[in-house]
Amino acid sequence: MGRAAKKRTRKEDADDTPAVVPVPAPGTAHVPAPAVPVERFDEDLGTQAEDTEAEVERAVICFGAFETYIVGVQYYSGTVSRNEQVRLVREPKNPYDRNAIQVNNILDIKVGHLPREKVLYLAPMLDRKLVHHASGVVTTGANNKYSIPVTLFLWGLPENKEEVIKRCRLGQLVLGHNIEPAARRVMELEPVTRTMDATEREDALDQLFKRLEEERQSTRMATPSETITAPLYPHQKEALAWMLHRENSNALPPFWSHEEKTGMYVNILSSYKTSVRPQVCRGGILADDMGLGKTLNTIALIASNRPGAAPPALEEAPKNDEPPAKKPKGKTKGPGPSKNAPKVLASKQDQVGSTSSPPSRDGPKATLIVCPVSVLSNWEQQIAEHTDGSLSVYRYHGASKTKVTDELARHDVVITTYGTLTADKGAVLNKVKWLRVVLDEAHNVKNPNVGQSIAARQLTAERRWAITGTPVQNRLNDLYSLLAFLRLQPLDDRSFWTRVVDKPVHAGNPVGYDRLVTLMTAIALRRTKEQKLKDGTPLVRLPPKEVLVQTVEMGLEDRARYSNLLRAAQETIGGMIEDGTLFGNYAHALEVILRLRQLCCHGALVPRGKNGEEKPVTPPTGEQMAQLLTVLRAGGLDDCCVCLGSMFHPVVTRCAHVFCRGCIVPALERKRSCPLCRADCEPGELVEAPPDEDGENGDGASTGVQTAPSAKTEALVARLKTDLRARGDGGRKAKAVVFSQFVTFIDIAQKSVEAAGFKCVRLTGGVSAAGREKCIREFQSPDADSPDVIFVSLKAGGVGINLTAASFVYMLDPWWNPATEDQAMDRVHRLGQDRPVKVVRFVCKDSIDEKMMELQQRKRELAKAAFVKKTEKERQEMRKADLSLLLSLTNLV
DNA sequence: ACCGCCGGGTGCC
DNA sequence: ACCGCCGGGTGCC
Repeated sequence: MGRAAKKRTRKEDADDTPAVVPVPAPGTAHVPAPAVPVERFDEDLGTQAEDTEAEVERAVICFGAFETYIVGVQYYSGTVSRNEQVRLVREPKNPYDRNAIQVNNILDIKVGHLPREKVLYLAPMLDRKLVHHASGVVTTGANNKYSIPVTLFLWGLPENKEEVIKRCRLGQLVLGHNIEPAARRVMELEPVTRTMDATEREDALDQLFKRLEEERQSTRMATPSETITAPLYPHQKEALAWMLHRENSNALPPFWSHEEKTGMYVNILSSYKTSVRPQVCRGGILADDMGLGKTLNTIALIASNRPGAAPPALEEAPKNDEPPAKKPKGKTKGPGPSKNAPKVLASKQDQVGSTSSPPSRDGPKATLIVCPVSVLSNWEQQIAEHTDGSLSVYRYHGASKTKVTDELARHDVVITTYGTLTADKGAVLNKVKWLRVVLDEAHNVKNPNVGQSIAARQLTAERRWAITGTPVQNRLNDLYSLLAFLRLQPLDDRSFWTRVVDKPVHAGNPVGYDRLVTLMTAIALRRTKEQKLKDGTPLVRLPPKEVLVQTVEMGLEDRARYSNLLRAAQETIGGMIEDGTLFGNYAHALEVILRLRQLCCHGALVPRGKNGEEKPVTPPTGEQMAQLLTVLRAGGLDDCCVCLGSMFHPVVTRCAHVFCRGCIVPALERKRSCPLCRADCEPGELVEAPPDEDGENGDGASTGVQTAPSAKTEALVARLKTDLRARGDGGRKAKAVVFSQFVTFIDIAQKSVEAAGFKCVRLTGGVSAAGREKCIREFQSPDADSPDVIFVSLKAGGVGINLTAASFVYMLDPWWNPATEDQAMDRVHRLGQDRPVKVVRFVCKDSIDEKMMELQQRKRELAKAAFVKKTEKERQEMRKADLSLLLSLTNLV
């Protein structure tokens, strides 16, 4: 019988359906929910799927290991070293065997395959996610010519263990735990010798990044090419030097060392040895705080590191951050004497034993910048403003896009958006060989399994940069996405990253933190605005900012309505808190709060007659939905309790809880109940708020009819009269930005201000991208007939908007989240502002406005403890406390 | 000899 | 591959 079977030809083998694949007994196979079909979501919504995947990664356990071989090694170029990990990659399209699993080394170079009879059992388990992933360790025979022994470790969720063991037995795969110690060590299965407790762990992460920020102070500086017309701050010159170094240095990437004796390169995380020098990682992460001038810095890099031109000189003797390479014999060691005679990078680096490769004259020339739509024109403006026009810029966005790759490659800079990149699907942008690719606001690329990040990864570029103003340390997971984009091998492999960094950090294993430090020191630069230069001066010197609170007395009629509404609310909501029904009736509470806040602004914002009446405490009704949508449209409420971030594409559940769409949908796909109250909930029933309607008061408030002044509008006009007219400032106009979160209130206030003789423009959510640009340009203009006042709805005034022509900021109503207010003020008080800035926050006396301010203070304190993971219970308590505070239930006004 | 045995050709999936 | 396996050549002692 053996003979007959063996006589089958290859062809027959190829078509051989694996009929013997074990089929699970009904009900025994626990297959986790399939990966979330994230394509359905819009561009920024990959986060939740990504987090879910990270969670699963952390939950998987090792089922055991078995011995087998890597076969067919003679056909492939990939090599393995002793005690090195290998990656297994399913190859379902293999023409000889649909169960094929290829074995790659840590640099993802193909080494061989797993034997056919083993994959017959293993592949289906991987495909059904019974085995979450498998990885191998080579301990012996690494140099074999034809096949290499390998220990395969199977990992998966605990609930699948039994099934996997059963199937392995069927396939003669003897899953054991008596694994060779060497292999165990490589897999880091050894118990952690020292773990940190929760507080220690928070401290460690916190300290780690502080340390990075501080240690980064003593770097070199570089003066940009003279095509940059703007002067650079010292910290920007430091960043430029660092970026030039990151791009041009041929130093080994992090975690690689060079063995003098053997001449081999060794990866200290994986034991991988190779005689081929690992690919240099040109680029990195620029994660400076907002307002430190990352955009200008990047432009300076683009202008200064051009093909065929010598990169700029270094101005200061650096602290040597090269690996301690041997000094060429006969030369003096210190680069010190060259202080007054700056040398180009190349010669400097030769001194420390590392060479430099500036962009080649014959290589690609174009830099691709990928950014959110909102900052697209900011890039264009800054390039126009800060360079002498010698950079040719092409905007690859919207209707007028060339399909000719050569056309793109001819420019110095091509600017596009994440949306365009994703939609491009490799048609044009992937075909160009870029000199460098810059991802601006790189935290937008979160999920390596979703469109845009895949697209970003696939771009062909010599140099790669991730620019982000959001500190990456808050979410380790986001960091992984950036590494994947930077192609930092081998950490760009998710399972490798999880094992080597993510898991140890989450387990409190100091090894994980050490690795993070090494990694971040090597490839990331982050400074904060609070940081000081070595001589003690701050990084950026901004004119002073004065923030004061102006208390306003509500008008008599508004006050009466306010009191009635508050009294009713205190009764109903106090009752709900007491009997625990609040969280089914969150909507009601939120509407009351919204109405109170609106009354503080202007009575016309609140429709008469239907307020203050008690709402019945009932299961979800259409009315409740309507309430919630009202609140949603008025712009945001709490942070989403799934991602703990601010609401993005908020949706409402049947039980009247609000989440980001991208957060709740994957959660419901796993378990069809509300994460907050566990009520049944189908993804199909989610009610969506209209996208960024921004403060529109969607319930028929009488806009435009009653424009009688309110206390706040009167106070605003009075302020403008004294502030703007008082300050002549050498012929320059004094201008003001007025923020409110209620567009309807902006309508009313704008009329009053115009009536007082001020020229106004407005920037609210409804305005198109082109309209916004025009509006900002008009306002920023120094012309005598340019606008005096710009009204901005809080959410429309997001990052990237530059309103530095103003030196007065008026906040008409306090916002729930202090960070949002800070961000708004930063539109004015930022790089480019050369006058003192005065911020006035209008607050109604004895009202919810004051409570909002208290709440802000609380939030500020809470933000400091952001690393503390809160339980659902704790978060619920917090929200309850927030509501109580707002409605003065704890200390009645 | 519709076998056994020999020795050359060959080799992942 | 210093293997296993395949298939052609071959055939008493």
